[in-house]
Amino acid sequence: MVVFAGQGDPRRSMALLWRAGAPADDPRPRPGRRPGLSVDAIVGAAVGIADAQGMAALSMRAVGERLGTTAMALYTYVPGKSELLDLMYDQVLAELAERYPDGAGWRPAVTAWAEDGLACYLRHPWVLQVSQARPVLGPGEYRMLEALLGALRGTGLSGERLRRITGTLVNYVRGAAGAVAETRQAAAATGVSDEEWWFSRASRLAEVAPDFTDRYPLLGALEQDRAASYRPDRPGAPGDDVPYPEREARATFAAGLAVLLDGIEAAAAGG
Amino acid sequence: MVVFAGQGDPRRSMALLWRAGAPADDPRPRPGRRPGLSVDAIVGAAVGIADAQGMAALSMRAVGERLGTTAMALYTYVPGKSELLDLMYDQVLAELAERYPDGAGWRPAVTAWAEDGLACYLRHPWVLQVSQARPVLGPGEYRMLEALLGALRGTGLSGERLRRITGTLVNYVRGAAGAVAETRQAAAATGVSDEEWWFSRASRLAEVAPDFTDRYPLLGALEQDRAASYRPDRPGAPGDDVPYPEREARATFAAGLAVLLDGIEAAAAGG
DNA sequence: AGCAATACTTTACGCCATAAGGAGATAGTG
DNA sequence: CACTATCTCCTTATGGCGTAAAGTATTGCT
Repeated sequence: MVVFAGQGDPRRSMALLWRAGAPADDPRPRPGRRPGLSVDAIVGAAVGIADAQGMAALSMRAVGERLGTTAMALYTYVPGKSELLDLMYDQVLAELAERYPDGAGWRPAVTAWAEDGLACYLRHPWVLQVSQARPVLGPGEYRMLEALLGALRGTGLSGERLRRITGTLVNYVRGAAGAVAETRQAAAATGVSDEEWWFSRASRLAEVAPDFTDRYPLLGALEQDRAASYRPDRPGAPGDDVPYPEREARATFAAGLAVLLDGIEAAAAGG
Repeated sequence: MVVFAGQGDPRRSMALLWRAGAPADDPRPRPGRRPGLSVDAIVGAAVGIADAQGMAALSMRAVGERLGTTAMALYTYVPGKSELLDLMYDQVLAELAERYPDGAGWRPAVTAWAEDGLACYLRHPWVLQVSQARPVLGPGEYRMLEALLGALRGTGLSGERLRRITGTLVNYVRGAAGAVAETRQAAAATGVSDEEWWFSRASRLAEVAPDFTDRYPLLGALEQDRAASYRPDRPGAPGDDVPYPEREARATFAAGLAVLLDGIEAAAAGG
């Protein structure tokens, strides 16, 4: 099943994201029943559901239930589900560090930023679906960008070049996170371990497309090489707790990042 | 609104993707009413709806209606909506070229591959939501990968290094496409032109977060630089028909791709 | 003609987001 | 105290969704 985002009034949505005009700004006692919930509590409950049971299980009813109320009670705090998704996205990004010290140079700092971003996306894979649906422009997102700019300061880049490179890094981390998340989703969907699913892939393809290696010779060769290089029980190698397909995706992430950083280094040096 | 994919029996889904066991494989006359539809017709109608009205408008009822039948008629050809989404995704990727001639070198070939991929994602932006939800493993996806491997042949890379680099390029194009798609979505959601939306962003933020430049000094400086470099009516520059925010996102795509290709070139030369 | 297989329709169920309106709580004001 | 405005939260209802179940119509084989 697939979820996609409609959209509400962007003005209202932005005010919520930045918690502007919240009652806490003016805490004089006001008439009416005291609020039993809060935006933060709702967003927290929603993130909890999405993390634990996936986006498909996230309904206004479910969020209400988790908070001991009904779905309609949420509408006092949040205009609709679409805005709630924006808030969830932005709250998750706020988990990331505010700055990455570049005492050891910008390269480790940027690498740490990218790895934290990947880990965050993987803790909350549903985020990839929200963010690619439309821009959110909340404080969490800007915080993440600011942290990246801080890490990149050592490069001496500025202006257009810096803009392009930050954008590229953001794009790359998101794309790579999608690839890693897919390796998990595949297994989760079938109830089979990641590793089993991955290795049954080849036989599935052989059943259904017996001419695979004829149609895709280069891919076939590459796959053969991959299978040959697989060492299931390398003893105590770092990351052995991670199942193989994800280990592969993570290695790709790291390799691609290194290539990008090489390119950035050249750009920084070349003026 | 957000759409997300649940999942069906992967075996059935793969068979459909590869059109294995289709009645066309054994065209002997069989009892029963003649089929009035086909998988291809259904997928085509569904892609048409998603392209024109977005993922939110894609319902089994809508697809049936477009084909002059009911929603339930589709279930003869397709097990459910989830599998239909997989088929849509794979059909869209099949639009891409099968090979990219590298007569002028591998670099233009890979660049053409990446640009075609970006364009394809932008013709069908809903694809990004499907693909990041879970792996599909259809012929279209493999065809795209095979084309990339063909374009990369001139690098002389092989084995693990080649695997990592193809993965990185795929990740990058997908991530960048998400960023470009967002610039469009933002405008579409509000009914305002891309350009207007983009330039109202700053004032929106100022309303809602007056302390923006204090909280995000580096970002604020970068944004100021961007605004200063904006020349709305450069005469006849290539791509002037594209609205500004998208032009910016495309420029980021091109710059990031160039950095990646530099890195690949170094890897190819370095052995 | 009868049978079995296939395509398609109708109906119905249980979800979903959310509009509308009402009930209960809380404050300020006489 | 009552009165009223305001706010929270509930109940109910609407129109959509995916799809299960069961029925009908069409076709070819015997």
